Amino acid sequence: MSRLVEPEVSAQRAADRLHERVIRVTDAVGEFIEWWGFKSIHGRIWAVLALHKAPMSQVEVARALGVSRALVSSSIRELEEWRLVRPTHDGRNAPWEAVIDVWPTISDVLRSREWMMVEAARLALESAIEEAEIAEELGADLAWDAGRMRALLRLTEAAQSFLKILVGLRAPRAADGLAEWVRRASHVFRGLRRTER
Amino acid sequence: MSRLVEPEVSAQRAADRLHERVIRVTDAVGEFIEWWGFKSIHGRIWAVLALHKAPMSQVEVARALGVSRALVSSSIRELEEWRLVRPTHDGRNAPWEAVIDVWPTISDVLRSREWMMVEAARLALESAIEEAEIAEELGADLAWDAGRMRALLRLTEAAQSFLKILVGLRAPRAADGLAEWVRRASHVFRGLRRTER
DNA sequence: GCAGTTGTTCACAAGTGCTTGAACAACTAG
DNA sequence: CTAGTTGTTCAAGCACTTGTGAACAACTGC
Repeated sequence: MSRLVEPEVSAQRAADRLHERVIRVTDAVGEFIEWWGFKSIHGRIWAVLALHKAPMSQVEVARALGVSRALVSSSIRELEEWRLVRPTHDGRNAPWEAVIDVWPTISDVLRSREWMMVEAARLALESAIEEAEIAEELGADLAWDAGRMRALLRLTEAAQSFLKILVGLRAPRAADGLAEWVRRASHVFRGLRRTER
Repeated sequence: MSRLVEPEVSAQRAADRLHERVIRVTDAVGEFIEWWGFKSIHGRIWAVLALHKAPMSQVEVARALGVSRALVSSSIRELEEWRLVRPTHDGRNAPWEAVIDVWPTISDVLRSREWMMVEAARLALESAIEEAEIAEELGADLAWDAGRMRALLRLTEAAQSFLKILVGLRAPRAADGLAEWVRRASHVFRGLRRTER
């Protein structure tokens, strides 16, 4: 009973415990990513690939996360479209690895998703303001506040300027590039605050 | 047939068209807000209150948006908890108005929601790193990359510094306050870039 | 060629979240 | 007091999302 545990056994136990804690990390990444409008599974797969020393096959990913191969297959294809994972070489059964530099993807999302959202609001506001001015000329007493619409319009324009700057912020490593970014960003920030009452 | 349309009739038509375009604005705000993890209905209600000249009762809001009173009731209570709408005075049937300055709410969301997400990931990473070091000492050959874990840990720490700065950015109206924010933000940005490979 | 493995596709089960209608409570005007 | 209006609550319906199992296709090593 007092005999020491064999080394390889305790090493195996430690590896098991580590695996369990890695899965907790992937869950945390999944929850975080879910809040940002993506699916939890995308964050979990990216994280497990990012933390694994060697590239992994889809079967290995499915086993590590405890999900079906079907889910891994479709999720990896979406991650590949966003350039967040990539096969290590050409061919059908190439193992996958995570792309660690996620900034290009964030930048793309801001460019497409956020820009379209703000642009839709901006166009709707422009259209409503135009109609409000026509109605006012016709002497209708309006329930809607054209001044507030114009304030929100300015807000969308300021948000678009801000997005443009963020998206252009590809690699502000150099101090002068950062200073230029900061100069323009502060200008936009002042514009944003002005639109509040 | 050549008689002119009566003025009050065309004015009424213009008011109807305006109402329709206002609803398009509220839909755009709803979609935007939905991408940020909130419900579309919250954005629509806030927008309709923000664009209406006078405060509105729940029934008016429900009619304007074409949804049930039940939905307006529960949604307005949640918006009130987040301080995005408020009753114009005390009492049960006080009409509601939108709070236009949304920055305090954004700040709160960053403080609670985002902070907790990053903190959960940070703790999971710390725990995994600890276990990886134990396992390495026991001579296990690990599939997981402790160096990558440490890089992600630094990323979470940098993200928390950045969040702290954003949350502290209450009202950077004064030029010197903004300069200080910019100084610290640029420092954090450099830290963020360093953690990438 | 053949057995075994890996990746893909799709119909469907399980779960979740949004919205409604109906019943009820609180208030207001006559 | 009564009738009508407004806000609240909740069970239920509905749509949507996530994840699975099974069948199939593509490839590998023998």
